[in-house]
Amino acid sequence: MAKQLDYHTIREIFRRFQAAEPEPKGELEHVNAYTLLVAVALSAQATDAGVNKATRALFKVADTPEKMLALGEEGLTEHIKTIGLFRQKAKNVIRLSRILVEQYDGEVPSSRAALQALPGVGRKTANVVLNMWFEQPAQAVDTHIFRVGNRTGIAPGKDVAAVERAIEDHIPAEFQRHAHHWLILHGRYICTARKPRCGDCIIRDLCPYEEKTL
DNA sequence: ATCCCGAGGG
DNA sequence: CCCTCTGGAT
Repeated sequence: MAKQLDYHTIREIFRRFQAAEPEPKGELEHVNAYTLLVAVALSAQATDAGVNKATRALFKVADTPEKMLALGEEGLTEHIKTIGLFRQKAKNVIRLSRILVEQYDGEVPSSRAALQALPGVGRKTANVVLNMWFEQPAQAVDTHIFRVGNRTGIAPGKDVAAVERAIEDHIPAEFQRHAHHWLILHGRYICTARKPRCGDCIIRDLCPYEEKTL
């Protein structure tokens, strides 16, 4: 866990991220709030690419909670068999869809409490939906952000909650909105878990991480 | 702390 | 082979 970087260094880092990618976007495919929620729930411990491959066909059949219930747990399971943890996820998505229909008129609720009360939806998933769909200043900390935050010192912390706080406390307000995707994309393509591509990193000179292989 | 759990990469 | 992937519930 690196030491917390100072304000000026962090500002410079995000200026570079912004210059390289002015409008960073997530890579999870979705067509509405419901499909975003489902896609994020399915993405736990799975790659976006793998989730997209399954949801491309799934969302043609079921892009609303009503249609998902019509498809049923068996049908849903067939669509997401290629995704890890598929049995639990299928069960959760069906139960969650039932709650949306029965309690929210088929809509996706916009409060963190309501989102997190849904089965299979924890703080991280709720934060992604709040940030991406409802445009609220919520910082979801996933495996990439946890790793990048700690390696670089942008947002170090011993657990997810500490990293989330560090992001809110140390990333300048002007960069908060897109910080989530900048950090994720950086973690996915450059600051990878096993063999980081420090040679291609645009913030290498500002990073304390020592394993500068390749 | 442990379980869930398939695909892809190295 | 082993590790990692936008975690959540128990």
